[in-house]
Amino acid sequence: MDIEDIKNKISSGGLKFTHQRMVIYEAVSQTHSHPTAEWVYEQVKENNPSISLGTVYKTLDTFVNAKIIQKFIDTNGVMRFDAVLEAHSHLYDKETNEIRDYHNHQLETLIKEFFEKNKIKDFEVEDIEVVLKGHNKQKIN
Amino acid sequence: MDIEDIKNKISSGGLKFTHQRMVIYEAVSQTHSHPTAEWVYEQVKENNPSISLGTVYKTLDTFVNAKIIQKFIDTNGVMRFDAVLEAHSHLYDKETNEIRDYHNHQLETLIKEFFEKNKIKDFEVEDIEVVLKGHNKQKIN
DNA sequence: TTCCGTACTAAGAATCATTCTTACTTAGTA
DNA sequence: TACTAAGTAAGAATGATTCTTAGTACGGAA
Repeated sequence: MDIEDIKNKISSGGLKFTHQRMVIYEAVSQTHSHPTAEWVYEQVKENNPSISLGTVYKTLDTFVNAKIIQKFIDTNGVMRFDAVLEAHSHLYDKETNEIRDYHNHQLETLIKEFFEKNKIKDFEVEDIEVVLKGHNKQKIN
Repeated sequence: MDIEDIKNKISSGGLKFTHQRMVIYEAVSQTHSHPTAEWVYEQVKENNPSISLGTVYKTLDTFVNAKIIQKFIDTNGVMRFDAVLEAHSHLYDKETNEIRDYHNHQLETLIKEFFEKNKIKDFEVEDIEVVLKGHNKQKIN
Protein backbone atom coordinates (compact mmCIF):
# COMPACT_ATOMS: atom_id res chain seq x y z
CA MET A 1 0.00 0.00 0.00
CA ASP A 2 1.58 3.24 -1.13
CA ILE A 3 1.40 6.63 0.44
CA GLU A 4 -1.29 7.83 -1.92
CA ASP A 5 -3.55 4.90 -1.04
CA ILE A 6 -3.01 5.52 2.66
CA LYS A 7 -3.70 9.20 2.25
CA ASN A 8 -6.93 8.41 0.44
CA LYS A 9 -7.92 5.93 3.11
CA ILE A 10 -7.36 8.40 5.93
CA SER A 11 -9.08 11.25 4.09
CA SER A 12 -12.00 8.96 3.23
CA GLY A 13 -12.66 8.77 6.95
CA GLY A 14 -12.97 12.55 7.12
CA LEU A 15 -9.66 12.79 8.98
CA LYS A 16 -6.73 15.11 8.54
CA PHE A 17 -3.74 13.45 6.93
CA THR A 18 -0.68 13.51 9.18
CA HIS A 19 2.65 11.71 8.99
CA GLN A 20 1.96 9.86 12.21
CA ARG A 21 -1.43 8.68 11.05
CA MET A 22 0.20 7.44 7.88
CA VAL A 23 2.78 5.30 9.66
CA ILE A 24 0.23 3.96 12.12
CA TYR A 25 -2.20 2.99 9.37
CA GLU A 26 0.66 1.43 7.44
CA ALA A 27 1.74 -0.64 10.44
CA VAL A 28 -1.78 -1.99 10.95
CA SER A 29 -2.47 -2.68 7.28
CA GLN A 30 0.80 -4.47 6.51
CA THR A 31 0.34 -7.15 9.14
CA HIS A 32 -2.07 -10.05 9.42
CA SER A 33 -1.32 -10.54 13.08
CA HIS A 34 -4.20 -8.47 14.46
CA PRO A 35 -1.85 -6.18 16.34
CA THR A 36 -2.23 -4.67 19.77
CA ALA A 37 -1.72 -0.94 20.29
CA GLU A 38 1.57 -1.78 22.01
CA TRP A 39 2.77 -3.74 18.99
CA VAL A 40 1.90 -0.88 16.63
CA TYR A 41 3.77 1.49 18.92
CA GLU A 42 6.87 -0.72 18.88
CA GLN A 43 6.77 -0.96 15.10
CA VAL A 44 6.39 2.74 14.58
CA LYS A 45 8.62 4.28 17.21
CA GLU A 46 11.85 3.05 15.66
CA ASN A 47 11.50 5.45 12.72
CA ASN A 48 9.38 7.96 14.63
CA PRO A 49 10.98 8.22 18.07
CA SER A 50 8.94 11.28 19.03
CA ILE A 51 5.67 9.39 18.88
CA SER A 52 3.93 8.70 22.16
CA LEU A 53 2.10 5.55 23.17
CA GLY A 54 -0.93 7.61 24.17
CA THR A 55 -1.07 9.02 20.66
CA VAL A 56 -0.97 5.55 19.14
CA TYR A 57 -3.93 4.50 21.28
CA LYS A 58 -5.81 7.67 20.45
CA THR A 59 -5.05 7.45 16.74
CA LEU A 60 -6.16 3.83 16.50
CA ASP A 61 -9.37 4.73 18.29
CA THR A 62 -9.90 7.65 15.89
CA PHE A 63 -9.43 5.27 12.93
CA VAL A 64 -11.99 2.87 14.40
CA ASN A 65 -14.52 5.63 14.86
CA ALA A 66 -13.85 6.81 11.29
CA LYS A 67 -14.46 3.20 10.22
CA ILE A 68 -11.17 2.81 8.38
CA ILE A 69 -9.99 -0.02 10.67
CA GLN A 70 -11.85 -2.27 13.03
CA LYS A 71 -11.09 -3.45 16.51
CA PHE A 72 -12.10 -6.36 18.67
CA ILE A 73 -11.26 -7.51 22.16
CA ASP A 74 -9.31 -10.74 22.29
CA THR A 75 -9.93 -13.57 24.73
CA ASN A 76 -7.54 -11.97 27.20
CA GLY A 77 -9.35 -8.66 27.12
CA VAL A 78 -6.77 -6.85 24.98
CA MET A 79 -7.78 -4.63 22.05
CA ARG A 80 -6.67 -5.95 18.67
CA PHE A 81 -6.86 -4.08 15.40
CA ASP A 82 -7.53 -5.08 11.83
CA ALA A 83 -7.37 -3.07 8.60
CA VAL A 84 -9.58 -5.62 6.87
CA LEU A 85 -13.10 -4.35 7.19
CA GLU A 86 -14.97 -7.21 5.56
CA ALA A 87 -16.76 -9.56 7.88
CA HIS A 88 -14.60 -12.53 8.74
CA SER A 89 -14.08 -14.98 11.53
CA HIS A 90 -11.14 -15.56 13.82
CA LEU A 91 -9.24 -18.59 14.91
CA TYR A 92 -7.95 -18.17 18.45
CA ASP A 93 -5.10 -20.37 19.49
CA LYS A 94 -5.68 -21.03 23.17
CA GLU A 95 -2.07 -21.95 23.74
CA THR A 96 -0.17 -19.23 21.92
CA ASN A 97 -2.85 -16.50 21.92
CA GLU A 98 -2.34 -16.10 18.20
CA ILE A 99 -5.27 -14.95 16.14
CA ARG A 100 -5.76 -15.90 12.50
CA ASP A 101 -8.37 -14.80 10.02
CA TYR A 102 -10.78 -17.31 8.71
CA HIS A 103 -12.66 -16.47 5.53
CA ASN A 104 -15.27 -18.74 4.09
CA HIS A 105 -18.00 -17.27 1.96
CA GLN A 106 -20.07 -20.40 2.27
CA LEU A 107 -20.08 -20.13 6.05
CA GLU A 108 -20.89 -16.45 5.94
CA THR A 109 -23.77 -17.12 3.54
CA LEU A 110 -25.00 -20.05 5.61
CA ILE A 111 -25.17 -17.98 8.77
CA LYS A 112 -26.60 -14.91 7.12
CA GLU A 113 -29.37 -17.00 5.59
CA PHE A 114 -29.97 -18.76 8.88
CA PHE A 115 -30.64 -15.50 10.65
CA GLU A 116 -32.74 -14.16 7.80
CA LYS A 117 -34.99 -17.17 8.19
CA ASN A 118 -34.84 -17.11 11.96
CA LYS A 119 -35.35 -13.51 12.98
CA ILE A 120 -34.61 -12.92 16.61
CA LYS A 121 -37.57 -11.42 18.33
CA ASP A 122 -36.82 -7.91 19.62
CA PHE A 123 -33.22 -7.89 18.38
CA GLU A 124 -31.78 -6.23 15.29
CA VAL A 125 -28.63 -8.06 14.18
CA GLU A 126 -25.90 -5.78 12.84
CA ASP A 127 -22.76 -7.92 12.96
CA ILE A 128 -22.22 -11.64 13.18
CA GLU A 129 -18.92 -13.18 14.12
CA VAL A 130 -17.93 -16.81 14.40
CA VAL A 131 -15.18 -17.36 16.94
CA LEU A 132 -13.27 -20.60 16.74
CA LYS A 133 -11.10 -21.49 19.71
CA GLY A 134 -8.65 -24.33 19.61
CA HIS A 135 -5.02 -24.95 18.96
CA ASN A 136 -2.62 -25.38 16.13
CA LYS A 137 -2.04 -28.98 15.25
CA GLN A 138 1.36 -30.37 15.88
CA LYS A 139 3.20 -30.97 12.67
CA ILE A 140 4.62 -34.42 12.57
CA ASN A 141 8.04 -34.19 11.04
CA MET B 1 -30.82 -24.56 43.15
CA ASP B 2 -30.57 -25.78 46.73
CA ILE B 3 -27.55 -26.04 48.95
CA GLU B 4 -27.10 -29.74 48.27
CA ASP B 5 -26.98 -29.18 44.52
CA ILE B 6 -24.48 -26.39 44.94
CA LYS B 7 -22.36 -28.48 47.23
CA ASN B 8 -22.35 -31.30 44.70
CA LYS B 9 -21.46 -28.88 41.92
CA ILE B 10 -18.51 -27.46 43.80
CA SER B 11 -17.30 -30.88 44.94
CA SER B 12 -17.67 -32.21 41.39
CA GLY B 13 -14.96 -29.73 40.42
CA GLY B 14 -12.61 -31.24 42.99
CA LEU B 15 -12.90 -28.15 45.18
CA LYS B 16 -13.41 -27.78 48.89
CA PHE B 17 -16.89 -26.68 49.85
CA THR B 18 -16.89 -23.36 51.69
CA HIS B 19 -19.69 -20.98 52.62
CA GLN B 20 -18.24 -18.25 50.46
CA ARG B 21 -17.94 -20.51 47.46
CA MET B 22 -21.55 -21.49 47.97
CA VAL B 23 -22.88 -17.96 47.93
CA ILE B 24 -20.70 -16.99 44.97
CA TYR B 25 -21.82 -19.99 42.94
CA GLU B 26 -25.41 -19.26 43.90
CA ALA B 27 -25.12 -15.63 42.77
CA VAL B 28 -23.75 -16.67 39.36
CA SER B 29 -26.21 -19.49 38.80
CA GLN B 30 -29.37 -17.59 39.75
CA THR B 31 -28.86 -14.85 37.17
CA HIS B 32 -29.06 -14.82 33.40
CA SER B 33 -27.29 -11.49 33.17
CA HIS B 34 -23.77 -12.85 32.59
CA PRO B 35 -22.46 -11.06 35.66
CA THR B 36 -19.15 -9.31 36.16
CA ALA B 37 -17.02 -10.11 39.18
CA GLU B 38 -17.99 -6.71 40.59
CA TRP B 39 -21.69 -7.53 40.25
CA VAL B 40 -21.23 -10.86 42.03
CA TYR B 41 -19.35 -9.07 44.80
CA GLU B 42 -22.15 -6.53 45.25
CA GLN B 43 -24.77 -9.30 45.40
CA VAL B 44 -22.85 -11.33 47.92
CA LYS B 45 -21.39 -8.76 50.29
CA GLU B 46 -24.71 -7.67 51.71
CA ASN B 47 -25.16 -10.97 53.55
CA ASN B 48 -21.44 -11.69 53.77
CA PRO B 49 -19.83 -8.39 54.69
CA SER B 50 -16.50 -9.99 55.47
CA ILE B 51 -15.97 -11.14 51.90
CA SER B 52 -13.28 -9.38 49.87
CA LEU B 53 -13.43 -8.39 46.22
CA GLY B 54 -10.11 -10.12 45.61
CA THR B 55 -11.61 -13.34 46.91
CA VAL B 56 -14.57 -13.06 44.57
CA TYR B 57 -12.23 -12.69 41.61
CA LYS B 58 -10.09 -15.57 42.78
CA THR B 59 -13.05 -17.82 43.49
CA LEU B 60 -14.66 -17.17 40.12
CA ASP B 61 -11.34 -17.96 38.45
CA THR B 62 -11.05 -21.17 40.49
CA PHE B 63 -14.57 -22.17 39.38
CA VAL B 64 -13.63 -21.55 35.74
CA ASN B 65 -10.51 -23.67 36.05
CA ALA B 66 -12.56 -26.42 37.73
CA LYS B 67 -14.97 -26.14 34.79
CA ILE B 68 -18.07 -25.55 36.89
CA ILE B 69 -18.71 -22.13 35.36
CA GLN B 70 -17.42 -20.50 32.20
CA LYS B 71 -16.15 -17.06 31.46
CA PHE B 72 -15.81 -14.86 28.43
CA ILE B 73 -14.56 -11.38 27.77
CA ASP B 74 -17.25 -8.94 26.71
CA THR B 75 -16.85 -6.36 23.95
CA ASN B 76 -15.56 -3.85 26.48
CA GLY B 77 -12.87 -6.20 27.70
CA VAL B 78 -14.58 -7.09 30.98
CA MET B 79 -14.81 -10.66 32.23
CA ARG B 80 -18.35 -12.06 32.36
CA PHE B 81 -19.39 -15.32 33.95
CA ASP B 82 -21.97 -17.94 33.16
CA ALA B 83 -23.07 -21.02 35.09
CA VAL B 84 -24.52 -22.52 31.92
CA LEU B 85 -21.81 -24.72 30.48
CA GLU B 86 -23.51 -25.87 27.30
CA ALA B 87 -22.36 -24.20 24.13
CA HIS B 88 -24.53 -21.23 23.28
CA SER B 89 -24.27 -17.94 21.52
CA HIS B 90 -24.56 -14.40 22.81
CA LEU B 91 -26.48 -11.38 21.71
CA TYR B 92 -24.54 -8.22 22.51
CA ASP B 93 -26.52 -5.04 22.66
CA LYS B 94 -24.16 -2.35 21.39
CA GLU B 95 -26.09 0.41 23.05
CA THR B 96 -26.78 -0.94 26.51
CA ASN B 97 -23.92 -3.47 26.77
CA GLU B 98 -26.41 -6.11 27.80
CA ILE B 99 -25.66 -9.69 26.91
CA ARG B 100 -28.34 -12.29 26.28
CA ASP B 101 -28.06 -15.98 25.62
CA TYR B 102 -29.10 -17.32 22.29
CA HIS B 103 -29.78 -21.04 22.01
CA ASN B 104 -30.66 -22.68 18.77
CA HIS B 105 -29.88 -26.34 18.28
CA GLN B 106 -30.34 -26.05 14.55
CA LEU B 107 -27.68 -23.34 14.34
CA GLU B 108 -25.30 -25.29 16.55
CA THR B 109 -25.78 -28.40 14.43
CA LEU B 110 -25.40 -26.42 11.21
CA ILE B 111 -22.08 -24.95 12.27
CA LYS B 112 -20.77 -28.14 13.80
CA GLU B 113 -21.52 -30.01 10.59
CA PHE B 114 -20.01 -27.21 8.53
CA PHE B 115 -16.71 -27.53 10.31
CA GLU B 116 -16.79 -31.30 10.22
CA LYS B 117 -17.03 -31.09 6.44
CA ASN B 118 -14.59 -28.24 6.21
CA LYS B 119 -11.68 -29.15 8.42
CA ILE B 120 -9.30 -26.28 8.95
CA LYS B 121 -5.85 -27.21 7.92
CA ASP B 122 -3.47 -27.19 10.89
CA PHE B 123 -6.11 -26.14 13.41
CA GLU B 124 -7.98 -28.29 15.90
CA VAL B 125 -11.30 -26.67 16.76
CA GLU B 126 -12.32 -27.02 20.41
CA ASP B 127 -15.01 -24.38 20.89
CA ILE B 128 -17.21 -22.49 18.47
CA GLU B 129 -19.09 -19.38 19.41
CA VAL B 130 -21.41 -17.23 17.35
CA VAL B 131 -21.42 -13.62 18.47
CA LEU B 132 -24.32 -11.47 17.36
CA LYS B 133 -23.96 -7.75 17.80
CA GLY B 134 -26.83 -5.38 17.35
CA HIS B 135 -29.44 -3.64 19.39
CA ASN B 136 -32.78 -4.26 20.95
CA LYS B 137 -35.63 -3.18 18.76
CA GLN B 138 -37.66 -0.30 19.93
CA LYS B 139 -41.08 -1.36 21.00
CA ILE B 140 -43.75 0.74 19.44
CA ASN B 141 -46.37 1.42 22.07
C1' DT C 1 -13.98 -36.17 68.64
C1' DT C 2 -9.61 -33.93 67.80
C1' DC C 3 -5.87 -32.66 65.08
C1' DC C 4 -3.39 -31.17 61.24
C1' DG C 5 -2.23 -30.03 56.66
C1' DT C 6 -3.47 -27.88 52.84
C1' DA C 7 -6.62 -25.15 50.60
C1' DC C 8 -9.09 -20.89 51.22
C1' DT C 9 -9.54 -16.04 52.43
C1' DA C 10 -8.64 -10.83 53.65
C1' DA C 11 -6.89 -6.60 52.50
C1' DG C 12 -4.50 -3.69 50.30
C1' DA C 13 -0.63 -3.09 47.15
C1' DA C 14 0.77 -3.98 42.47
C1' DT C 15 0.00 -4.63 37.59
C1' DC C 16 -1.37 -3.65 33.00
C1' DA C 17 -3.95 -1.86 29.22
C1' DT C 18 -6.02 2.15 28.29
C1' DT C 19 -7.82 6.97 28.83
C1' DC C 20 -7.42 11.62 30.43
C1' DT C 21 -5.46 16.26 30.94
C1' DT C 22 -3.04 20.24 29.70
C1' DA C 23 -0.23 22.62 26.84
C1' DC C 24 2.09 22.76 22.57
C1' DT C 25 2.17 21.78 17.28
C1' DT C 26 0.56 21.59 12.64
C1' DA C 27 -2.54 20.58 8.51
C1' DG C 28 -5.49 22.65 5.56
C1' DT C 29 -8.58 26.29 4.26
C1' DA C 30 -9.75 31.02 3.44
C1' DT D 1 -0.09 34.30 4.80
C1' DA D 2 -2.90 33.87 8.94
C1' DC D 3 -5.88 31.38 11.57
C1' DT D 4 -8.34 27.69 13.60
C1' DA D 5 -9.47 23.42 14.86
C1' DA D 6 -7.63 19.05 14.88
C1' DG D 7 -3.59 16.47 16.20
C1' DT D 8 0.11 15.29 19.49
C1' DA D 9 3.33 14.62 23.80
C1' DA D 10 4.02 13.06 28.21
C1' DG D 11 2.91 11.57 32.21
C1' DA D 12 -0.81 11.10 35.57
C1' DA D 13 -5.11 8.77 36.33
C1' DT D 14 -8.37 5.02 35.82
C1' DG D 15 -10.46 0.59 36.30
C1' DA D 16 -10.41 -4.32 36.08
C1' DT D 17 -7.79 -7.76 37.78
C1' DT D 18 -3.89 -10.26 40.10
C1' DC D 19 -0.48 -10.70 43.64
C1' DT D 20 1.45 -11.04 48.33
C1' DT D 21 1.56 -12.12 53.01
C1' DA D 22 -0.51 -13.57 56.93
C1' DG D 23 -4.43 -15.48 59.05
C1' DT D 24 -8.59 -18.94 58.77
C1' DA D 25 -11.13 -23.15 58.18
C1' DC D 26 -12.54 -27.53 55.76
C1' DG D 27 -12.34 -32.29 55.60
C1' DG D 28 -10.02 -36.50 56.13
C1' DA D 29 -7.34 -39.41 59.11
C1' DA D 30 -6.38 -41.09 63.56
